[in-house]
Amino acid sequence: MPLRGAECQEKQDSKTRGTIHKWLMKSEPESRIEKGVDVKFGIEDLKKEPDQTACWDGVRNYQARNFMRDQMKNGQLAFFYHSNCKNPGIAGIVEIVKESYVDYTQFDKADPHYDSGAKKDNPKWFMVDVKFVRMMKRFISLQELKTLYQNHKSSGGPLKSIALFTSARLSVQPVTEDEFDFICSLEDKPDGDAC
DNA sequence: GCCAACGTTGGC
DNA sequence: GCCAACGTTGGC
Repeated sequence: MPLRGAECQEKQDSKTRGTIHKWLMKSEPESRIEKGVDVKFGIEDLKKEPDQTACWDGVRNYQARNFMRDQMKNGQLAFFYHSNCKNPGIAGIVEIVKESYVDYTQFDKADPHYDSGAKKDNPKWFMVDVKFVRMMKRFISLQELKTLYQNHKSSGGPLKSIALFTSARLSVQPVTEDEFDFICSLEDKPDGDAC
């Protein structure tokens, strides 16, 4: 059945506006002490939070902040990526459940991400809330994604310009619909099969 | 623990 | 506004 008017229009609009609907957000699942505080926060930690929801605080990069502040909307999905750990890769999927608001940790001297340059009447940093949706059916490792990325660069496949490698240091990054769908399709294949 | 890549800072 | 020095990220 064809899409009804409103649904169809919505899809058209989002395409022509170039709105980003999907994201990848990095977090560290292994303990690491930064200014005396353990910054560990893996997907298992998110699952243990009340309502399986947590604020995404501590982002201190302007590009990443701008994505969160200006483009993240309730209901959008993001890959939860495990970084700076023994086995980096995509662990699961989360949903944006609260849009941009002030990241209070910028004013907290005890917080590892305290920013002495941030003023209460003119905050610099913002965060969103994310809620656990599901684990990936299988962990999608960085190694697998990298092999695919390299293949797709020559073949023109869906991961040919994925930000995970073209903007490797961005901790909050956009994911295209094609990239998102392709990565989800990997879940049903044995590890390495798609390479 | 190393270090390449890259973002930020600050002198000029 | 350039760019060298410095700091951080994050894979390996």
